[in-house]
Amino acid sequence: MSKGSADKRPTIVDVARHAGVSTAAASKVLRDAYGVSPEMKAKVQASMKSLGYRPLASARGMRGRTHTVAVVVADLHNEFSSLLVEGIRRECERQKYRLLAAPAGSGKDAQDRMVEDLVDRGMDGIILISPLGTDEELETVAKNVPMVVLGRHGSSPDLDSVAADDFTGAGLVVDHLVGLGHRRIAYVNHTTDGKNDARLPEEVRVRGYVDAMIRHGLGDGIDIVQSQWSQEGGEEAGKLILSRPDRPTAVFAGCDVAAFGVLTALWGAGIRVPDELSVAGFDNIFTSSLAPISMTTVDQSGLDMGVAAGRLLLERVGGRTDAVNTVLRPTLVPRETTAAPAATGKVLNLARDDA
Amino acid sequence: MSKGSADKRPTIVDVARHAGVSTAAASKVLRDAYGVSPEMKAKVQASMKSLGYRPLASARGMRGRTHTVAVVVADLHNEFSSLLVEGIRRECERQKYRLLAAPAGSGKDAQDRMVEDLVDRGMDGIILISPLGTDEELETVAKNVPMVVLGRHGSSPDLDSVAADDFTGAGLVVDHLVGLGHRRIAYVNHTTDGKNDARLPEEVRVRGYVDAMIRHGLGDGIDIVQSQWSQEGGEEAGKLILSRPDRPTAVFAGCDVAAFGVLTALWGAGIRVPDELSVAGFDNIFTSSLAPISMTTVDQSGLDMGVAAGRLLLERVGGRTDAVNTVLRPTLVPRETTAAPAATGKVLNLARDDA
DNA sequence: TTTTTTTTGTAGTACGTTATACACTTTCTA
DNA sequence: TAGAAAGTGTATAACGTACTACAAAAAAAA
Repeated sequence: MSKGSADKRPTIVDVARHAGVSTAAASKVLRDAYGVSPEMKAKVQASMKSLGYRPLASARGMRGRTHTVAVVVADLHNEFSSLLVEGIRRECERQKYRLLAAPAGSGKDAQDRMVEDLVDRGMDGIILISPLGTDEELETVAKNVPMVVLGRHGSSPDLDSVAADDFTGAGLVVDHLVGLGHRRIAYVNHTTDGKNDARLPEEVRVRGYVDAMIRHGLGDGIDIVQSQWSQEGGEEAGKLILSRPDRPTAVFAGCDVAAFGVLTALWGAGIRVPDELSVAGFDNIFTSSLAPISMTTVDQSGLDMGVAAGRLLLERVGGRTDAVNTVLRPTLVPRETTAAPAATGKVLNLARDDA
Repeated sequence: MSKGSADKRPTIVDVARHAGVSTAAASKVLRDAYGVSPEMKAKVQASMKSLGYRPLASARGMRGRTHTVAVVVADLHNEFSSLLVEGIRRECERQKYRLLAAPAGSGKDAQDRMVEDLVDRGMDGIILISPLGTDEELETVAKNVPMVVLGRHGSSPDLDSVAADDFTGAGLVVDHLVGLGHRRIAYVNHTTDGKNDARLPEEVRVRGYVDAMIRHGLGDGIDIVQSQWSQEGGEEAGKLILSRPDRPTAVFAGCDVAAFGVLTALWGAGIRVPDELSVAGFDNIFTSSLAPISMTTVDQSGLDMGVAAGRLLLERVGGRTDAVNTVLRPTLVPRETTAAPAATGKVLNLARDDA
């Protein structure tokens, strides 16, 4: 109708015929493989352009590469995840690869199924964001397809990893709060039903918190609230903390979204932040920076992490076999939800200002 | 090594041999096609399970369907986009289809390339979120692959669409503000360099604003600020509005993220919201609901829109050929960034209000 | 020269699946 | 009870690309 595009998609055979060469030769040009003369290359490329040829990934996938990689992400709502995806995307684009984001939904089963489905769909490589499950399970998959895990610590011979130094990052927050004068600092942890190992960021962060508390001689004040790292989970944790007789002076949530939940609980109860209670998060998602929230948090530069993960994955697709584990340094972003604890109740502001 | 997974992936031929039937029969069972007896079906399915067979999408794609659809999204950071994606995902999951999100990056060229690449990768259908470009361009693609556009109005015979009634939605905000007593209401519009047609949501919304203003007899007060629907664009618009001598009493930004930008500008200038200036957005993204922001906005129920788009797409994949255009009713979500204009507060308000 | 190596190009098959065409049964219809 | 229709299973040709062999030609070494 319109032009001819509806007619029939040109194949590599059409290209070969048009250029007057064999399909094998055309394929070589397409793949930039060994054994083509400059003239032939020019001739074939001209034919490709003239016919508007585009290789069909499905067909390529049956014998070679699809030039496509995927990142499995549990929840696209998470702003931090989308930052990571953007970083990966940029690196892939630079290397002429396509990135597809695979929203798996929550739960280990859903994620496992997604990974299988991606392998079925011929992905050349897969990046996982904070995957659940054991190292063995991950390794089994990684033996069959190039794989990089993001946000999960540790290493396997067949698996690259990129993570922030969550241990240090959690320590930064505790240092900051202690520096402000806090001694009773509660931590909102992420707990799952499954048997999660020590490599998950939530596990590393809670260890960082515990370690820092002990380092400051506050081992007695260690106060871990088990919850979920979601808005709802944070809200529950906040309510729980408020309901206790021995209320801490600061709450450190291991994830910004959960910290928002804590804040929501505090606002709902009429508690003033940071006058009556300091709150800090972790991730530095965009919303944290908005003026009326302006939350103290830890930045892990998701964009850089994404780029690093993309690069590692494409290296592996290209043939690298030894494992690389990258750890990026997080930085503290002090804002306005943390301040010195109120010293004397109502007159609290006096105590704070000269701190 | 570990189990046999590294050995060789079982194919449909292996399944057929194991079950003692032909590959054609096994394929029929796999596709749930006509012409298989219950016993054969059970037998083949048992073999599939026993061998751990998984069909290879690349191979399927060469003759039939890949059971995969994609949604092209310019920017995953946009919370509203991820809501749409989640809706689509749920519907796809329900129908045993896989959804992949394709982050195209900004710009029309990037989006066009992504669509082509997705077709190359054998997607059974494609959903576009607020696509740029003309109707003709979209139709050309839609002739070759089932396609649904999300957030763009209008219709083509080969194209389904799902959109909120942006015209009514914009009117709801104006009604609300006028009901509060506002008469000078500025609108922050989204303008692009390209030749965009009237079907884009931004075009429809601005028309809705204009129409509602006229309807309320406020045609003289129509005040459209050209900007970009981003945090930065909103901030610039906010500063611009503040710099003007004849300041409006309310600002309506056509998108929540832009409204955040406006708010940021106001906060930065020490303007109190809504005491000195009311602000409203459009989209009702999650952040708008957070207590310290609590922004008046319009909800388009992105989840429902996503589900609807997913359903339409899969119907088309299934063979429907007549176009369906769905319009969902948006609702006003009044919150705390809008209030009656200050009547007697500051001295300056006197002069302004009776204007 | 002749032999060996390198370069350049081609034939032809494999990849895993779908789907068309057909043969053989069984069940309905008249 | 013949004939038609419906049900059940198989053989086999695509689908578009990659790649292993191998042949032919050109270049280098002897």
